[in-house]
Amino acid sequence: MNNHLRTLRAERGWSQQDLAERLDVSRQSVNAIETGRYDPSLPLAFKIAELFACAIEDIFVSPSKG
Amino acid sequence: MNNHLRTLRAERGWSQQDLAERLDVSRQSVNAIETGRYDPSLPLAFKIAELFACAIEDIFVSPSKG
DNA sequence: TTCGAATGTGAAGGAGGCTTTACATGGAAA
DNA sequence: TTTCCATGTAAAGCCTCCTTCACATTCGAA
Repeated sequence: MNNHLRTLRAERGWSQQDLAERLDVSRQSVNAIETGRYDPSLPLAFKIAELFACAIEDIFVSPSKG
Repeated sequence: MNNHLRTLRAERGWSQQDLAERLDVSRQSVNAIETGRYDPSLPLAFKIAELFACAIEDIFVSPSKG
């Protein structure tokens, strides 16, 4: 599933490590999500959306909408 | 994580089996999500939101918002 | 009462999310 | 060049998601 995490993070000038700490996950998890190696769990997706103050749908692109 | 899946399903008069078929998952998965035994994956959450034509946030309640 | 549909749950197994540890690369700065 | 930071990725392990098969309960209809 595609996502705009890297863009949002870069807009704020955060490193993957910075973001990981704000989300309370490992840097590797942030990296894996950004590089599309796997999708976050739903609770983590909520946390990400809340951190960036937007909807989950604004960050993650539904597979059906390519 | 709380959700309104059972309500949405009931509003449409669908059985868990009906919903499972529309989502292409097992009836047990629908039951487990409705009864709160586990949260759906993000892709499945998207599929559910699309089926009910609303946002993920309208169906699933963020842990941080009780 | 008997039947069938709907729901809840358990066990076991496969796939995926997330962790820690660890190593490699690239680029910017000293 | 050397150092340091940011990033990418691999391995092993644990937990969660989702499956199938199976069984129990409840309830309404026949």
